[in-house]
Amino acid sequence: MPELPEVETVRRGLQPVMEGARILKAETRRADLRFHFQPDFVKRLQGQTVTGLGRRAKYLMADLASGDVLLMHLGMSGSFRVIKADDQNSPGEFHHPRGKDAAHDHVLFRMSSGADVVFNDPRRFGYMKVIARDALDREPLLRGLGPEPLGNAFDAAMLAQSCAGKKTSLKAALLDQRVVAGLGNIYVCEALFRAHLSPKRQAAALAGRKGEPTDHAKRLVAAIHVVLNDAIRAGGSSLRDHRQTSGELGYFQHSFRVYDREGEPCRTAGCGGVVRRFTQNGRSTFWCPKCQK
DNA sequence: CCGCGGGCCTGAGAGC
DNA sequence: TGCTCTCAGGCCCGCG
Repeated sequence: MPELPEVETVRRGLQPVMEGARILKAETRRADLRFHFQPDFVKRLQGQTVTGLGRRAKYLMADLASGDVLLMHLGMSGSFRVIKADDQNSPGEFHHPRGKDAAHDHVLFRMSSGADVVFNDPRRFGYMKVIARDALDREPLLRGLGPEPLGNAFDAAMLAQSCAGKKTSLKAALLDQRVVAGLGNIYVCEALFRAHLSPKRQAAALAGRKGEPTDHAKRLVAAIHVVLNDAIRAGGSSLRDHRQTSGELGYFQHSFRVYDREGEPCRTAGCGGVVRRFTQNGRSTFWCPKCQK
């Protein structure tokens, strides 16, 4: 599911049951997701109080009282469910859900708040890792991540600077987590549409002769802000996998202007164009060739 | 260093 | 019904 708005939605769903609560019991149901779990993974979690639940790019980060941080990434198909105490079928054991879906429940936490937190991930591109907080800045998974798109450090000047001289397309540049961290295929397409910029345009076009931000860069940053904030407000986008931790669907997919709308009319007032799809760097790009220049 | 294509996994949906 | 093919919200790696 997960781009920044979906991960942020998950964070907000988990926060009330995890923050300030203790992990009474942790369980992994297979040896690996994308990577093998660390040998001491469960041991470093069990008994720990979660002092805070944050997000960096598409990572969730649970701060533990021990000084460790639990890093969680949802990959392509990862999701969390919160199962309230009332719905647990046996107090000592983890909830056993029905259906084939249960085969992909890979990590479970019983929290002292009374809830079970269950991580499900059919494709297993997701992963979890426990690292010491004072080693965060050396963590290879996080090193090199660019600025948070909704943070203060991300503005037109910064975007222009990191795109200056880039031969690659705007689409590829925005998908590059070193340039800006948290966008994925949906929100890149949607932001480019809202900025009326072609996904084929060279990334270098965001910077002027001296590296100063062009109007394009300013438009793009504004569009990224708007689309991410709107999507977070809607609880993210539910296409296949994404649900809020409560099971409710996000509804930003109803606000897509180009993503997954191949052949449908452009939603720019008075444009009259048709949304097209093509492949860039192995991923589908959706855009309106008439109003994105 | 940079940009691209392949690979990692499973499941859903289309077409036959 | 069932087979085969394509595609999917991410990211790492190796190649040129």
